[in-house]
Amino acid sequence: MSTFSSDSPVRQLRYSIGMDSTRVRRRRATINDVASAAGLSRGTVSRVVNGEKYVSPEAKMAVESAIAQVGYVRNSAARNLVRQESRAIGLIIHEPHSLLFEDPNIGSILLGANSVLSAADYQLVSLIIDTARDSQRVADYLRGGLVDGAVIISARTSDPIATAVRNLKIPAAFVGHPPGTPDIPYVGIDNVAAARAIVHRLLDTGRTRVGMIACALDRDSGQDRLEGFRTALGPAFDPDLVLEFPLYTYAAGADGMAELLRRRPDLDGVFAASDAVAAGAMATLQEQGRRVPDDVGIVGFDDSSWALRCKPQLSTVKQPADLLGRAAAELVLAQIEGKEAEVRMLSTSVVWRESA
Amino acid sequence: MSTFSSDSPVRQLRYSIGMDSTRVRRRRATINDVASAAGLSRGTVSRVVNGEKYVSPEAKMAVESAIAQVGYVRNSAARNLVRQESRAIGLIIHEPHSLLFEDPNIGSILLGANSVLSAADYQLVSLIIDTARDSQRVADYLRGGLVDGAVIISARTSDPIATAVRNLKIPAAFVGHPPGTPDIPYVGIDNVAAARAIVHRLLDTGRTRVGMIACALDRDSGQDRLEGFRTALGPAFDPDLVLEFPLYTYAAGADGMAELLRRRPDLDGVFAASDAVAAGAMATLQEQGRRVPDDVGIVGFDDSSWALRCKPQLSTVKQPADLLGRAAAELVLAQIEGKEAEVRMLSTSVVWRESA
DNA sequence: GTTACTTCTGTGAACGTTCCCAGAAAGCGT
DNA sequence: ACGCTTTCTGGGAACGTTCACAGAAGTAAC
Repeated sequence: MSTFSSDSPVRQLRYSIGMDSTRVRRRRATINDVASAAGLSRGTVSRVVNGEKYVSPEAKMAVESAIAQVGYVRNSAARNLVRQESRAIGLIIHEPHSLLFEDPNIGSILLGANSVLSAADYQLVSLIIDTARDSQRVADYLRGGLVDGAVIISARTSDPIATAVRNLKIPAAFVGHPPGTPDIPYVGIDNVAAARAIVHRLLDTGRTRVGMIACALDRDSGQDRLEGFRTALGPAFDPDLVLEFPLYTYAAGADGMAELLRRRPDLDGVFAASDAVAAGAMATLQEQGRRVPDDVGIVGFDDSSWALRCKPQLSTVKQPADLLGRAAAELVLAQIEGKEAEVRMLSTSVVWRESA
Repeated sequence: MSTFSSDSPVRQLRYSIGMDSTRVRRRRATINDVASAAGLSRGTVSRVVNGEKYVSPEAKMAVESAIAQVGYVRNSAARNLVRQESRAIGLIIHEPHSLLFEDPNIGSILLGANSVLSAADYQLVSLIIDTARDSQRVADYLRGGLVDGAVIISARTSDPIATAVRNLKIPAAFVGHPPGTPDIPYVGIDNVAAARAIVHRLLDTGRTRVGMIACALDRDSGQDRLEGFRTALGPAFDPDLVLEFPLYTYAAGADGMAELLRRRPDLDGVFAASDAVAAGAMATLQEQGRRVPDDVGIVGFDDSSWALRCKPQLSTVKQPADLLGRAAAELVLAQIEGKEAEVRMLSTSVVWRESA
C-alpha cells in the first residue's frame, strides 16, 4: 500500500532501532491513537489530558483506559510549539572545573531557584558551560525557545553568554552583576559593604598589619570585596599586601598566605576572599607555627561549611546563597508575567567566631 | 481586515506583554519571514540554516542578510517535532540538600558526561530532584520527548524515577546500580572489591581493632562498601563496630567516630565510607587527643579534595568520577545509535598516604 | 413551543519546522 | 538537437498538539 491513514497506530518510525533486525520500534502513540481507541475525538482526549471541565464522566473513563491501553504520553515539542511556551527555565552555570566542586554557593543557589520554580510549576534545567563550544550550544538552546527564561550564575566580565542573553531579550536574571554587563536585572549582595564590615571588625580587634588574599577579579564579587577591603583600611591600605588569584580556591589561600608571610613576616591579620581561601590560608599559618587568632586573625566570606570545619572556626560574612537563587527565580517569573523587573540586593551579616 | 497572510511578519502575539499598554511584543520571526524578506522560499532558507549543499552563493548571502535583518532564530520546538529528536540528554541528580554541596563526585560526573555529549553535539540538561513534586515533573519532562536519553546519578533503592525511566524505554544509563532496579544499563565501580582492598591494607599495617563508619545503605555504594569491609575482616568482623548513617557527610564522620571510641576506646583503625566522613572522623580523633596514624589509622573513599586537605593526608580509594560520567554518557549515546548497551565496571586503585 | 442557558463533543486551523518530490536551469558530451 | 547529469529552487505534506468555534443535546423557565 502506497499510502496510509494519518491516524493508524501501526505506522512505523522512519528510523528503526536497528540493533535487532527482527524487531522494529513502533511509533509513539499520539492523541489520535487514543481518540480512535476510545471512540472519541482528539478534542475530547485533549480536554481529558489537560484536566479541563466540560467532559462527561463516561468520556473521561473511556479516554483514560484508552491512554493506558495504547501507552500514550504527550509530546511536549508539539505542545510547546502551539502554546509558544515551555514552562522551563534555564540555569546557566559558567564555572571552571575546579570551582564546581569547591564552591558551596552554587548548590544552594540551584536549590533555592528550584524550589521557587517548582512551586510555580516550572522545570529548572541546568546547563553547564565548560568550553567555548558549550557556550555556543547553550546560547542556541536558550534562543530556540526551549526555555521561557534564564538565570545566569557566576558570569564573568563581558561574558559572551551574557551578551547573548541580552540580545535575545528573553526574561533573565543574573546572580551577581558582572561589570560591563549593562541593564540586565540581577540579584546580589553588597560585596563592598559586607567586606568593609568584616574587615572593620578585624581591625577592631587591634590588628594593624592586615593583608588580603583576593580572588576572581574578573567578577563583581571579587572586585567588590577588594574594594571593601581598600576602603576599610583607608590610608593604611598597602597594595603590597594584596595578592590576586584567579579563583576562590583552597590552594589560592594556601599559596597566598605563604607569600604574604614572606612579604610581611609580622602580619597580624588576613582577609580571605572566601571561606575556602581562608581555610587554605589557615592551614599555611598553622604549618608555619602561627597561632590563630592569637598571632594572626583571619576572616573569610560565605559562611559555608568550610567555616565550621576550620580549626578555630572562621569569622565570616554570611551570604544567603539559597535566597539569591530564590530571588533570581522570582525575578525571571516576574518578567514572564510582564511585571517590571527590579534589581534586588539581599542583606548579609557578619558572623563572629574564633578565628579573629 | 479580517484575515491575514500566514507569512505576514507583522502579526502580533495573542498575548501581549502587558506591562506597557502602548507597546506590544512582536511575534518572533519565522522562516517564512526570512523567506519573503530574501525573496526566496522556505525550503531554501531551511537549507541555508542547516548548512546543506545545493544552495547558490547568491541565495545564501540573501538569506543570511535577511536573517540578520528580521532577527530570525530557529524555533527548536518545531524542529524537534518534525525531526522526532531533541539532541539533548537529561542528567538527573537525586540528592538530598546537604550532599549537593559535600559530594565532590557529582561535579566530576557532570563534567565528564558533558564533555562526551558536547563532543557528540548533544546538550546536557541537568534536572535536580529535591521534592516528590520534582520527581513527577522530571518524569514528565523525560517522557515528553524533550530529551533523547538520560543519565541518572545517585538513585536510591526502588527509586520512582528509576522505574519511570524503565517504563519509558528511553535510552538511559545509571551511574551506580541501585539494588532492586533490574536490567537498566549502568556504569559503576566494584565497591566491594575496592573496600576490601583498602581495608586489607589497613589490616596489613597491624591494626586489629577496626571499626567502620558506614553511610547511605540505601544505595549500592553504601551497601557494597560495608560488604567489602565485612569480607575483609572475615571472622574478626564485629557488627558492634559498624555505625550506620544516612548520608556521606563530615558530620556523620565526626559523630560516628565519637560513638566508636565510646564503644571501643582501644580502637586502632577506622574505615570511613567516604573522604568527607573520614575528615569528620579525623577531626574527632584529634580533638580527643589521638594521634593519626600512630594511635589510630584511618582510611577513606573517593580520593576527593578532602583527602589532600586532612592533617595527615588520607589513604583512600581513587574513584574515577569523571570517567563514570563519560562512560554513562557513552552508554546512552550507544543506545541511541541502536547498539547493544553493556554494563561497564571501571577500575579503582588504592592511594596510600599518611593517615594509615 | 419558543427561548435561553449549560454541558458536552467534533473539527478546522494554526504553531514553525523538515523532508521529499517535482521540476527548472545549467553544463556537457555526443 | 538531444539526452544525461548536476545544481538549485519551490511548495505540499507531515510532525502532534491546542485553541476557537460550531453545533448537538439536555434542562429550565416562560
